[in-house]
Amino acid sequence: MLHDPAQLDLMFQALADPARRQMVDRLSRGPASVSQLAEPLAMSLSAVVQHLNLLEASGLVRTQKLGRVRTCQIEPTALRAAEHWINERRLAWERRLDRLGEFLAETKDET
Amino acid sequence: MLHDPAQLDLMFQALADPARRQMVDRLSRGPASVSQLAEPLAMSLSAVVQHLNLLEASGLVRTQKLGRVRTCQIEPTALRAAEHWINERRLAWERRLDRLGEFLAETKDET
DNA sequence: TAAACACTGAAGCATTTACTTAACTATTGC
DNA sequence: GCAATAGTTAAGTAAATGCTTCAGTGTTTA
Repeated sequence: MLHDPAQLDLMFQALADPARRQMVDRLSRGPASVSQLAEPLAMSLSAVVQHLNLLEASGLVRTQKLGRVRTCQIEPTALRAAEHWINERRLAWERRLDRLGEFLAETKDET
Repeated sequence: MLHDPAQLDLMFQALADPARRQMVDRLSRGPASVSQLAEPLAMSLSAVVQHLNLLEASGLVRTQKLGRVRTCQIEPTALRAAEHWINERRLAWERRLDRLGEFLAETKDET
């Protein structure tokens, strides 16, 4: 579920926008309401709600409404999935470099 | 340079597209030419070049041309930067949860 | 030297994105 | 109950994205 390409699309796409990254950054310091998320952003509340809906659809943020205020939280599982995708590719590359280095060292010995 | 928001925009945006992620995935297994990158993708070579240019602009991929073939490689530093941004936010959130847990445990003791 | 190869670049086009404004629906406080 | 608060929804728009095709440019190879 977390490794399905469509979900990764949504997550990376969500993170590609500076306003949405700013929202995630704010949420990493604790839960916040929609208005609190909107406060530092130079755009209408409506625009913020649209960004928030994207973040929620991507799984990066979870929200719940109590009375008239919607409280938003980070969903660390989704962050971990994005992190993991990048990490696997980077490690694959680095392991390859290591093997290449060993191979070169060995063939040097053999001359 | 690696933490500048514009660069992060480019990196996450680059990773948001499934074709580009597939290209990164391919490159994580070793260098490839443009045609080799294009081969599994259901689109014109020209489209692949456009994706590749984005990947290069984002810093995720480095390329060099020898004769008529452009060889592409992963740039692990950039991958690490994206990874790092996510990781910091996730850890901030998880540390916050830990502190909250400790606080709750302590106040329970005190009753 | 001619043909095949490996790209490259520009133009065009349909779709998606990131907003805006305006009208609306619930809650909450007085 | 009435006003203020907190958020939602719809419609519209300008710009960006992800392609396409077509017409190139160098570089090998026969």
